[in-house]
Amino acid sequence: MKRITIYDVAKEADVSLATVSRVINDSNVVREDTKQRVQEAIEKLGYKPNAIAQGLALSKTTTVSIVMSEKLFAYNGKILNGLMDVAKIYNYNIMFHTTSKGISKMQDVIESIIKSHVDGVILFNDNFSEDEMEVLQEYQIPMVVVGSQLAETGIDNVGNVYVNFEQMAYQMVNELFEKGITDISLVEDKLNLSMMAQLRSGIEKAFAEKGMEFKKYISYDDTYKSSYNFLTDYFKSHKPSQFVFTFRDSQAIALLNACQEAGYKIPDDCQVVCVLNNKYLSMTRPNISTFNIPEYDMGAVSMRLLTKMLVDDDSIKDKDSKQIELGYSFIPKGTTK
Amino acid sequence: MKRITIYDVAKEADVSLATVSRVINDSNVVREDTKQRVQEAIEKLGYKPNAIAQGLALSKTTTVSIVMSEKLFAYNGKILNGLMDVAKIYNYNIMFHTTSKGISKMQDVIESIIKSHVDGVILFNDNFSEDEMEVLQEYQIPMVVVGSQLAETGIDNVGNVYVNFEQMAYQMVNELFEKGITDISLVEDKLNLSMMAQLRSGIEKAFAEKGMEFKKYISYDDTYKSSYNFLTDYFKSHKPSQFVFTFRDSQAIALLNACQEAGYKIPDDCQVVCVLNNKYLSMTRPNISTFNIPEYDMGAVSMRLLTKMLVDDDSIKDKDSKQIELGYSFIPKGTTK
DNA sequence: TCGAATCATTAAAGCGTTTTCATCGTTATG
DNA sequence: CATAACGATGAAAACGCTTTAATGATTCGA
Repeated sequence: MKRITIYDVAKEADVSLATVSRVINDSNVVREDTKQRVQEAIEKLGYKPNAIAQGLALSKTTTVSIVMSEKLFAYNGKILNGLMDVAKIYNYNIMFHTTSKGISKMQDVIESIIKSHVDGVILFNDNFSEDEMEVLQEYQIPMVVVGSQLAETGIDNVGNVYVNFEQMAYQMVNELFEKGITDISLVEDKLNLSMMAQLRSGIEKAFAEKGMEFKKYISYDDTYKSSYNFLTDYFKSHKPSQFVFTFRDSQAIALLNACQEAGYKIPDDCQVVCVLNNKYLSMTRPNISTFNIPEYDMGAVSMRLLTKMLVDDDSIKDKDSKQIELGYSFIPKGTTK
Repeated sequence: MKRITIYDVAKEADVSLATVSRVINDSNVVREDTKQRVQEAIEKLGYKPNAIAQGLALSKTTTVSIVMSEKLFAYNGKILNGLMDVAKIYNYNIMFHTTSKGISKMQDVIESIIKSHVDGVILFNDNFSEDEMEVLQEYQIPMVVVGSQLAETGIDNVGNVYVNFEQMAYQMVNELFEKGITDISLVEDKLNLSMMAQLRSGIEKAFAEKGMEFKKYISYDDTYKSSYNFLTDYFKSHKPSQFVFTFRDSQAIALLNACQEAGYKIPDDCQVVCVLNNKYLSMTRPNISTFNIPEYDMGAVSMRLLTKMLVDDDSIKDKDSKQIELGYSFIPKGTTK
């Protein structure tokens, strides 16, 4: 089946292809009756503009790339929902790239982004190094980084939508200090390094202000099973901290299970909080305390910001207006008191 | 910054653009020394072919669409991993479409697929109706449906990669019969209707063969919370079934929690199995019995099949070779005996 | 009634590739 | 040595669209 082109429509409606193009693009210079005729032809033939040809003619593709680490897929679902919903509203298509240690080097992803001439890019935290982002900058591709706050860099014109994890940790630690709790631990998460860095920095800051040093940075393998095994072993010879920060659900649950099975009471012997919220935290006994992080909004705001950058919206001309901090709130449940 | 085109390279290397094109596409008709010269020019200028222009010239885009329901993100992560890995191997880009009741009608997704001239489409089960698939067929777009087995349809030339859920249920129910268990329930999952249908059909078949009728098809709202609330209430006046099939983790965990809190012992008073496996099933006490479904492989095999369809590979000329059934196995854990 | 001004439409160039066909320079052949 | 055959390269058309500049048709005022 030959695909219907603009020529076919032009012939059918007995006008030139320029006129058809104007009708498609809703130009108002075309007379009402010819517009009618053209639209009927389009309808009759079932014509659908070829986005590739449009892309070539306009040098824009109404497509944006999303770059996400393969491992984080399960955790970023809501952010992605937000991104996709807003992308739909503004009629952008999505090119989806995943990064993973094994198969794809970053270089390939960047290469593919450049080749496919997408209009913009949404990056999840920890995907690209500063160098790699600079490459995209050279090609003038607007970028938004979603997740945690970017360090100050020479790179300009990058949007950033984030939650202030440093403040989150700082504030919570200070509240703990007021309750007389100083035996605090932080469980490392290798998947979210930059977010971790901010949490840690917040904790350290609070400790430093009290003239103490924070040292309980716990690190073990990244899966539930190995975390659980490690902790089960650990609690044979150690007592849990009074308060533990974890990042992801599986770390919190591993701690909960290992701790309880070692005979410790939660939250009496050990309080636990899990930074990233999801439904599984309500399925444990007790339910795990967490933070309400506006994940969907992070996605939606990021995409909206990008669409603004793509049309050079005045409201985001200066650097600050491209840095958007979103709020969070603590959700106390059964693992804290 | 003006983007480097094939003309710039041609000028730099002092050849025609035809020659440059030949070098890019690894044609072997070009002399070794000119090839060298061209490659140096490419390197020097940092030339990257414009995939859009290539798409137009070749009428192919090396891009395939993936269509997934927004709600199923969290559950299809591994399938997606498989898809992406294989796509990378064969150098295909991914256009990502999500379907959701609210914002996007299927019609828009289909429209966008047609407009963007992707080479092929991967559909997750339950995304498109037969009618909608037929539209894509008209445009000769190769399709693979991943998930459960497609009903026999008039639609030809559609790949299908699936697990035989009907057999899975049928077999398990027969084993239960042998142990004398006939009080069996199935919890509905509104997100995976076609898979559910197959499970149900398997159970019904087993019952029918024993001259019984299967009636315990339990349906309640879809979130963990509402499931849990419903069941908690339910168990105030009812006993649990001897054996319950659930589909997703949250349903199984809701049952587990509600059942145990109502004073019933698992697996003694009620056995539970959850069809879709994931790590959360190992975080409960007891761990939840499940099936090993090769999710990653389902993705990888689907994409591989599609790549074969895209090059008209001989090995998949007939309809049967495009129907690929993957195996599964039962993983007994603490909720069955 | 004529020319100017306005409005609608078309012709054609351009977007960056690939590819067919023609051309030109070499080498092999009788 | 003349010519056929071949190998490497270039010119130009094609892919399907947008848009500028030119043209044609219409209206209006004097």
